[in-house]
Amino acid sequence: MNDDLDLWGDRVAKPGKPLEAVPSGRKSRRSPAPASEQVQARQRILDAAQLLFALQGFDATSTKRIAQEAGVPQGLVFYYFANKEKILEDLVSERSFLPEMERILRMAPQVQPKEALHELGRRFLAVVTRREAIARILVRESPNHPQVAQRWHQMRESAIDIIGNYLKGAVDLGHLHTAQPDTIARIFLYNLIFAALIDEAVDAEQYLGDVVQTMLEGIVE
Amino acid sequence: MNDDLDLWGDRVAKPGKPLEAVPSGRKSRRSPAPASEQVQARQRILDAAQLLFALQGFDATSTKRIAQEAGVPQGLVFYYFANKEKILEDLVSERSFLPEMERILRMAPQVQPKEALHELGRRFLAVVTRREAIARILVRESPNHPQVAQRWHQMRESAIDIIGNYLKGAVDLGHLHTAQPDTIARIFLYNLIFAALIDEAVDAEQYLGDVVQTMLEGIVE
Amino acid sequence: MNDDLDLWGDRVAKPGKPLEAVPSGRKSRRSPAPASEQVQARQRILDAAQLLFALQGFDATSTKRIAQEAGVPQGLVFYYFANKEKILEDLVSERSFLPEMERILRMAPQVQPKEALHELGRRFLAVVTRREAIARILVRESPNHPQVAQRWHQMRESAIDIIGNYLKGAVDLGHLHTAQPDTIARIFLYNLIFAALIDEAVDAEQYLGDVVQTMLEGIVE
Amino acid sequence: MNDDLDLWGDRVAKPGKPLEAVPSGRKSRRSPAPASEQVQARQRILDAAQLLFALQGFDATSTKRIAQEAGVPQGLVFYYFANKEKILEDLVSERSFLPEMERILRMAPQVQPKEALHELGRRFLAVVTRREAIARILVRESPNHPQVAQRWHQMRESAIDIIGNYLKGAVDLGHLHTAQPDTIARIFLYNLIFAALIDEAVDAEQYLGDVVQTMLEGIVE
DNA sequence: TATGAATGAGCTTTCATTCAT
DNA sequence: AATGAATGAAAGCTCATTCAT
Repeated sequence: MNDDLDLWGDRVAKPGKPLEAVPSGRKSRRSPAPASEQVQARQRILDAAQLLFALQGFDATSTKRIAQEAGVPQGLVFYYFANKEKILEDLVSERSFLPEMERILRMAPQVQPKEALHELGRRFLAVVTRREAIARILVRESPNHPQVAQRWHQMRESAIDIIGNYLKGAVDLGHLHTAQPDTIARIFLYNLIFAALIDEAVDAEQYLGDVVQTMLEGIVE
Repeated sequence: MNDDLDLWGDRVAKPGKPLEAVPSGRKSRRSPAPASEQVQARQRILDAAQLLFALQGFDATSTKRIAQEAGVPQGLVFYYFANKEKILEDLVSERSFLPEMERILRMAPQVQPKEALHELGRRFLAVVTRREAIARILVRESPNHPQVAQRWHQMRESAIDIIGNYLKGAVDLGHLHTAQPDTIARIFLYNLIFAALIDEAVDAEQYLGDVVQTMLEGIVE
Repeated sequence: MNDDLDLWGDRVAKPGKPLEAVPSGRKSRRSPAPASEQVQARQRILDAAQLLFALQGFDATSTKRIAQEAGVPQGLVFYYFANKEKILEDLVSERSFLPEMERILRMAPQVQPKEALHELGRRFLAVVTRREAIARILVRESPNHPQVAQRWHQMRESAIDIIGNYLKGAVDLGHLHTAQPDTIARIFLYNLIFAALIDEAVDAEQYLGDVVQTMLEGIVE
Repeated sequence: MNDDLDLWGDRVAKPGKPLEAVPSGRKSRRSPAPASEQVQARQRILDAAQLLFALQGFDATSTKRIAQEAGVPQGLVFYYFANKEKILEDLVSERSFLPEMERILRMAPQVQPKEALHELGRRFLAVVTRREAIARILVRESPNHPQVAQRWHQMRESAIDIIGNYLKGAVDLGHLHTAQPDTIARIFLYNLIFAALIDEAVDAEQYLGDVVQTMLEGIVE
């Protein structure tokens, strides 16, 4: 619905692929019934907000602009959302990729530790890439919006938990030796987030390889 | 590092440790004063902007509020700065802690590798803590302000460079074995930044210890 | 034509003959009213702008003052017009008296040349008088606003063209002898404009008579 | 002093020659005494104001801009002039070209009527061209500034008087026949002003020729 | 006499939000 | 349920003018 927006034109340099809209298949309208229309309007507003918040930030995005981008009348925005803040909150709650992330990280990698870490990292990057707009919004708006910060925190801790658990399993199996699997997991995740969402100059995919190798080798004193 | 940040939200008198102004004692006075005090209106504006940008973000801080906080008339803000954006730019350029950071990181640690990494980390955290407001502004405003992003990028790369060089030296001396000292440095720095400025729930000082230990030990396959 | 112009300087209720609004009875009401009245907020803003631009000039008229005069909230001005300049542009384009002027000048005078010129002059003055505010705005704002200048230029040239064509017709019929009917037309028009809109000290109606007589007689060497 | 301003660059299209500064020879500083310096500063301010008022209009020119253009500190503007309005008033009074115009028009043309009118017209255009900036300011600012309007009115009436007197003389000598020499003079002058200062699309020099010829020939019924 | 910092009113414009229909 | 006009507070910024030195 939003794939062909000429939005990229005059704004921030576009990083390759477009920031995603909601990834759940927006089904082609089978019944043009008014009910489904309604839902679509609300989703279109969320789509537009997601795109604009990710690109320009919450403060720099007006509700008028959201309505334009969504192709709905101005008033409709406040019909569906009590206020602007609520758009953001609904966005990060309804379109959280926490479940998707947990699911994909939990699929235990059937490989040797090095390849396994690589695999977990790739999966995390894949999710973040697929849901880049939401991920960027979480990063950008956390300092200003406690609700967003909390959700973002929860996602990080969940990922660290899952990866840490994998590491503990590997230690138990004797594949790895490490005293602090949770710290390893945290270091690992922070680096992926930094490379994928904060430091534009880093190629996350390549950096992942370096990180895995380095962490496994360690620094021998 | 700044757990009570949200608490200060709205007032002038600051409880607890203030987000630093430029590190030189300059008492803020509200009534126009002669000579030596006079000259500092511009600095007071920068002080106020630094505080408010760090606490609330650039977009959420009005120039009027800055003037109030600085104790100067509204118009004076635009006498010293062409526009609001210029306040931010001058702030991060005139108060960059790049020189301080480079100086302090370059003081070679005369100790064994483990203690040395710990020491470098502590120094970095010390600088960031001393210049917390500027550091937070760099982090927060980078997505919206290319000039800020570039400066922040430069600081990170400089730190990575210095730490990486130290590691190379240690490798040459046979104190360490690592194939990718620059990656080690990057991992190290990203983690410190994340812990100090992004993830409010982490105690950076303590995390530093965990990171150093973990990285040295590595994960033995 | 407008000797008491300076007198109105500053208030709302207008003494004597008002500078015209668009020529269709539209009573100005201040309290929001239903349906038919509602639609006219935009017109009321144009009415107010027309009056104030004519009296005080574009630069000296604030949009706030326009809103007051129109009896609408400040914000509504920018709901209907993208910016202040656009008010002026829409004003001169939507309320141009070019069509009216062309129509009235084209009604061929069925009289002898002298009376005919007099008649054409009177018609022109009548239009300018009826649309005095717009005419004054065209004169005043042309130096600053190319769009206005171009429109005003077009109106002059059109009038010169029509009058010139009449003169050519009269020459063909043998009623007049003149080598340069277009120059005659231009001289004629410039004088009417000057007398009606520029030189406040001249009585345009009376001056018209003098001009016609003088031009017909010529200056015999 | 102002000849090499790069002022024309981004503003109104420059009409060939630059808008003049005051034409009285600014003598090369023989004595660098402070007294003459003072006078120069005031004149530089008037030079700058003259240039900017002519180009952009009074309202659109800030006193700060005038000071910049004059190369003097902001405060000095209000040291020499009580307020902004006073700059304009002093400008048109101290740099009026009324005397110059009267002098040059009074030099009786020693030629036949046709050539004489041409000559008078040329002289008037020459003065207006030499003092174009002041002339444009008189035209532009008259609607807003009664003092300017009055001075401009006086100049027109004086020119009409002189030309009218010449015509009366020519009639007395039997060189011309006309019932209303003053109307002739007024028509003549209005046209020159319109062509020189109002209608940018007209070539005043050439139009002068057409006007002279046409007026002498008249329109024979 | 000269200056540049200071002042605050006022400007154009934006905006989230409301509301009658 | 949906809409677009309405609202007014507040934003960034400009400006003529003042004033201490």
